[in-house]
Amino acid sequence: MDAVFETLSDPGRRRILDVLADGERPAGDFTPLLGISQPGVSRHLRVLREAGLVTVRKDATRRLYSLNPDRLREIDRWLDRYRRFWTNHLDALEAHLDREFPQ
Amino acid sequence: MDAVFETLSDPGRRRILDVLADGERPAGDFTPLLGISQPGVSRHLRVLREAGLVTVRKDATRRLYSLNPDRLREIDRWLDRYRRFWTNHLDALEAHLDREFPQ
DNA sequence: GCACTATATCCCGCTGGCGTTATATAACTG
DNA sequence: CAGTTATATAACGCCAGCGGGATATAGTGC
Repeated sequence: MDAVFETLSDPGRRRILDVLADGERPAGDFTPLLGISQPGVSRHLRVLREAGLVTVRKDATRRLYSLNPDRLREIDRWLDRYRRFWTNHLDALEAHLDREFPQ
Repeated sequence: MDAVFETLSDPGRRRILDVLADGERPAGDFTPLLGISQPGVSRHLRVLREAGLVTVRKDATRRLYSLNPDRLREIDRWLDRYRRFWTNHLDALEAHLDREFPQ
């Protein structure tokens, strides 16, 4: 949980996640996106991996990265504590039930 | 937005927010909570203020801090992009419409 | 005005994170 | 197997952020 917030504190890593929201991508795609060196990108991907925010699979020489939504969902649950400040009580109930009885 | 994630990356600042979720508190309450020096706490409160996550009002010599949910709501909206990964499609549609046509 | 309390700011030392270049690893290709 | 591509790791410099102690500020009450 802690690691998730720390990981998201970097704008570049958030951009990577935004791209991955549309589907899996090879590591190389992120170098032009972030405008930093390839090792720099590789490092960000490592941080994202270690935080559990992404997963990787091999495809020949490439590494295809995918989003792992579980960790982001933790943030969603963390927000539950505050959500009552901007939703009405019915919405809050609905969110609660959603978590108690998924599907 | 960037500032919000950076601000939340510190565990101590998240603890402060958690406490403020239950209501306004004087700055002094956070020193025993975080177990760091008073100036250290004051600095964290400054960061939270500058990120717009909290507001302050004076009460004699004390400063009473309150949660400002607006910034946290931005995170909730940021999550919209990913929420489809853990909610059913109907919920996602609902969230989308909610943003397109508020109220 | 003076003591006292609560909080903020200043200044400094240290550590951790980010970026870079150079190098290693791994898989494909002829 | 030599060359090439894709990605990761290593080693290093730099700066931002955190923490602490000392000090400033502001408000209260006598």
